[in-house]
Amino acid sequence: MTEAAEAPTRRERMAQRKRAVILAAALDLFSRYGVEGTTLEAVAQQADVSKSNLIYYFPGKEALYAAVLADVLEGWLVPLDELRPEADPATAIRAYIATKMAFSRDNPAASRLFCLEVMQGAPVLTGRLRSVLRPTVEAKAAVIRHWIEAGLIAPIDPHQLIFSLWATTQHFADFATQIRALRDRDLRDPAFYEESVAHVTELFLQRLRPAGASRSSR
Amino acid sequence: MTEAAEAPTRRERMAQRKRAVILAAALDLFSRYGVEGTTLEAVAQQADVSKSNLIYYFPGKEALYAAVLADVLEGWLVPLDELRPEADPATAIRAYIATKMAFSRDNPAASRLFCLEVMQGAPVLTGRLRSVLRPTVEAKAAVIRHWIEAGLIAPIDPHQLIFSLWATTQHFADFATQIRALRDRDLRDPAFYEESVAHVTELFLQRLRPAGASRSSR
DNA sequence: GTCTATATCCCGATAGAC
DNA sequence: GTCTATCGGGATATAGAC
Repeated sequence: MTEAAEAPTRRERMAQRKRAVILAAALDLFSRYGVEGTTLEAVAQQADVSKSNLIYYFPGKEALYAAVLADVLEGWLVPLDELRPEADPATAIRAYIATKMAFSRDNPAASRLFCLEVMQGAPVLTGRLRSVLRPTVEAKAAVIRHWIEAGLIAPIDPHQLIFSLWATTQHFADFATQIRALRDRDLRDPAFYEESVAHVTELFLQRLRPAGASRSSR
Repeated sequence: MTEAAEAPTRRERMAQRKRAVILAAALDLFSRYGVEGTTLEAVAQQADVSKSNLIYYFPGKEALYAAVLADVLEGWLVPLDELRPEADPATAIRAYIATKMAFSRDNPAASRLFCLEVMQGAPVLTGRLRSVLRPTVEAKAAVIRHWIEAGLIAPIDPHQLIFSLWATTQHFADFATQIRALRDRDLRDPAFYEESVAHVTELFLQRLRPAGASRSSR
């Protein structure tokens, strides 16, 4: 017989790969047209499966959306790892901005879908925002507070700092269309990418420089 | 006969008022559920008119959406007026941030709908972004360049500065749900509003302080 | 200008053969 | 696991009376 008890890895790997293809298609379309603006037919077509087959893998549109969002949030959290208490603050902030800007460049659809979900009241994600994002943010706020108390950076509201970092870096993904309309450029242009990273970095390092330090950031 | 050639102002004023009520309802619902996620029935109900009557005023959903967006963009442009060449840069930046933050507080739905439209590729607004927003931004970039050349502020990329200002101020409207999930506060809380304005202002004034100036911003 | 009734279409989901 | 066929619901938009 073809199916034994041991390890159907071959078939399972195929299934996992198919799931990934479907999730990628769904992310792309959801982020561009919204969840309600996207039909399962379109997702199926872009993922190169039949609509019924799509529904076999994800039992309904809501389930598909939830699965996509779970993936998105996971990747969205990664950059925060850069803010470690033992690191040099300036280096850590630089690394954080670089990582987040790279995320905006490489995963604009993920950034947009996250923005969409939050803007609409985070119907699916509210729970996780409170249960996983909130504790993470509190931990990072503590790191920032520690840096302030050690005199390594100027006094600042840690939460406000985090919000501003998010805002400035994600803007390049979420408002890419507007930036293109105004400047005909986006982060995929290496020169514009470098210029943008440098700008955001400078903005925050100037603000965080402790009282006694000299002006230039490099 | 009841209809004469002179001035049916009474009836016209009623009609204008009704249009405004419909537009307000549409803005609220579109911004919360997306355009595709909003039914004309729901708009009609919230505006307290019948669905057929709604369609009488706006011939189709697309037309309604376009009308709402036109209103939104108009209000969205106003704060930029604060950046006048003859003004003191620090005062002008302060005023700009204050105006934009007040807009985020008082018109969060407008901010979100604008964000939604842009994120989805600005299908309706691209033309206007290029034809009206772009020239306005160029004019304001020239003002900033003028300030730099006069030695009134530190050197900075004018467009990047504008993008960062937009990003940080609009974040409070577009990501209000996230901020509430993390901090249980929003801009309608006066203390949080003041704290947020102060934070954003400080962030930019530190960056823009010319080389010779002292550190404190007030 | 405002209403009721309805035409028309499309989408999500199911049933069931293979 | 994958397919075809189809049901059932719901939303936009129109027709036409008042």
